[in-house]
Amino acid sequence: MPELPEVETIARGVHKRVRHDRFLQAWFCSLPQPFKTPTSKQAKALAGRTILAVHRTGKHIVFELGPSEDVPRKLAPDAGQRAGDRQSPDAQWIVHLGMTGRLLVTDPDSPVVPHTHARLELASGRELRFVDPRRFGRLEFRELGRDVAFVAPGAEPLTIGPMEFAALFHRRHLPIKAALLNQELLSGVGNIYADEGLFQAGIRPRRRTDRLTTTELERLRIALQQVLNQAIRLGGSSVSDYVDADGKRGFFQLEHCVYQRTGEPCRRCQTPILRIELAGRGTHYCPRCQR
DNA sequence: CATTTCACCTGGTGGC
DNA sequence: TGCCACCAGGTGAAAT
Repeated sequence: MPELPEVETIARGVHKRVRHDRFLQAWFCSLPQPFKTPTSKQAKALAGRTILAVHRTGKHIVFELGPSEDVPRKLAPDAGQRAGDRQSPDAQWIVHLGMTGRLLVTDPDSPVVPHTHARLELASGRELRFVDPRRFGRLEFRELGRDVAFVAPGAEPLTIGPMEFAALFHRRHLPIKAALLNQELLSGVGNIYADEGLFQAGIRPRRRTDRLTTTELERLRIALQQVLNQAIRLGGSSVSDYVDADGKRGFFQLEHCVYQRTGEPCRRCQTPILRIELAGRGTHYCPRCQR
């Protein structure tokens, strides 16, 4: 379900709600799929840890965690006042939502919906839940010092500059849509925002990356950033059941120009939107506005 | 090596 | 109502 704007919305929401909170006990169901770290290890490792911050990188949500409270802290004479904020994390919990994953902060006695794979009791009395019907999501625990800190595989689409962006695609030889979906190039763009970005840039999805001009690539970079930023402002796209940490839907789906608008008139020129299959994904574009 | 296809899952929708 | 084919926000492994 979630691409960069949805993941950003969820990460911000979760951050606001659970920062400075603490994990108590964790329950993980035994289905093997969503757990990169074995469930028992993960539950044990998370228990007692302070949540310093929650943020997004690419399509991943990263929880920066402090040590368990019951482990006596090695002084830290400096820091003085805002110890909690300045404290550097010594572990991370990395959540990838896959297609249908959700992270919810709930009341402990709110009904447990089907496909709830993780329940994390919080010191504040609430619960953080991970729900994922298709089980494409992934949960991973990293102990910093033993494991390396998480780094997104590709460049950050919101901040990448013109040169780096052009270089990234110019040396490839595949359809631009396929390149946009490759997380090792850009981290965070998925099927919706690839289609919407290409529409705004006026580029056909099948155009090969190495045949795009520098001008076209720059148009694409700007278009992608505008689309992603506007989507973040609107809380993401709720295509079917996407909801943020509060259970609220986003509104960017109302702004879609091509995604899942097959046969409907183009918002700019009234030509019916086409749907093709590319890189194994449904791909939507306007044959007149996009060249 | 780069690029493409497919498998991994469950659920919703629309046609018959 | 039931059955079935098809579609879905993602990704990594296997095939080409």
